[in-house]
Amino acid sequence: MFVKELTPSDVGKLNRLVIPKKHATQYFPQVVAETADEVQVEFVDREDRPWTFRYCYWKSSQSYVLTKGWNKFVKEKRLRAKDTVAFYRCEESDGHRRTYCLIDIIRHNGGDDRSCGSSRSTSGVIGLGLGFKRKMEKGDEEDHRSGGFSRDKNGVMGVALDLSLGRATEKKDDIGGVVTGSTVPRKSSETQDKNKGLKLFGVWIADENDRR
Amino acid sequence: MFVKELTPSDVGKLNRLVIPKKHATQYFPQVVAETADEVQVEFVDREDRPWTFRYCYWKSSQSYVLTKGWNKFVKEKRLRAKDTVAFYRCEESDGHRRTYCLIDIIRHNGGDDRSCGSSRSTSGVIGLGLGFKRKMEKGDEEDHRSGGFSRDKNGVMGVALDLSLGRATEKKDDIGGVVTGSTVPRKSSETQDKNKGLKLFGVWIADENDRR
DNA sequence: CATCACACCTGTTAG
DNA sequence: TCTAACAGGTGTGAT
Repeated sequence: MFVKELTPSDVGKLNRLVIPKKHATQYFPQVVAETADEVQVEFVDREDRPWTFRYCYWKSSQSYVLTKGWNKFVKEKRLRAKDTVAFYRCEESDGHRRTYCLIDIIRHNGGDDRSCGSSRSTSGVIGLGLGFKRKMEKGDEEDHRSGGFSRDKNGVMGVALDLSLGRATEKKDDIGGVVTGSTVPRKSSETQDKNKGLKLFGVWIADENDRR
Repeated sequence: MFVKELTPSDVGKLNRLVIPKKHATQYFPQVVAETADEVQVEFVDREDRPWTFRYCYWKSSQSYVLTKGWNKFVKEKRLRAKDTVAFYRCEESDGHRRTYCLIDIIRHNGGDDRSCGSSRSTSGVIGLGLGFKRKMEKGDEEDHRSGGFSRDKNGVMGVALDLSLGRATEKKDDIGGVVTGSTVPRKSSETQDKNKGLKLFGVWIADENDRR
């Protein structure tokens, strides 16, 4: 769906993530003080851990925000400003058209980008989603019914693979589209090397802040 | 019943008084999201002025609070943090067993305890309730039916005298029990001087903050 | 449009 | 140690 580079406020004491209006209205459930005050959105992360957030519209600031649950996510993932969160919507490819939502993080280099050193200009961090492994064996804790999201996008997606591309620090931060799992239109690695600082999930995330 | 030393939040902009769970469950009406959301408790102060508070349980914070009406009480009594509120339940001694509830305040010294100067160590403020004068002559505004309070305690009490002892800053903040009016088990003054900073209502409350 | 009042929420901390 | 209680916050609706 989209990514957002986190601001200091997003990871600070405000306990909320501002969803850019453009993406909120496009991808998130409709909430403008209607249909009660309870809109919960559900995601799973790359480790299949469920994350539930309260999503609401603050008309005082005229902004769409993720509130309850967001702070725990920040803490547990040890997110800091300049890190990026990515929101994906994925569909099962077994004909049931069940949709689930993924949330992932792209950590920002702590100042310089030695670790990925292709070209200069660290701006334009590109996150390439890869390797979400949605486990389906266990009881699938209480049926994520697409997390309440709309389905105007036609992204169909495999169970075990999520491939998408997003640019964080520019206007075009929409993730290009979710592709089917079994038919991969682009090779997952080595082909996207357009010298723009491409990073693969599962590779560079094993930094000093990530204990796993 | 009990006393509570007010926190900055209790007298601040939150407009609520947190009732410690222990005392709420013991003395206050049962409110756990049942019987609607409207539980009113009624008190009179030492001047026989009626005070009505909304009492409710916030399940989000799992705390019992006095909300509506509390702010006015704080304002009019000019309460500040470290002041203490005392809640009493009293019964008429005319055989009718009618119960009414009293709320009183114990003002904290503004930093040092010059005004009471017995020993050092201002901690352990002792409040000795004395001299509530419940006027019964006038129509007794609309029959306080014990304010909706339970009666598991056996405090029987005279109309004109309330004698009780409570320690504010220690664990034992329950007021020891309401005693009958005509039989005073302890002398009201001069006998409790165990060098612990004992303060009598009606004596030290006439400090610089009390205009009356 | 301010301020108040209320019902949520969370980090801290004491037991 | 871990949990529950609560002190200190928030946004929202009412006024």
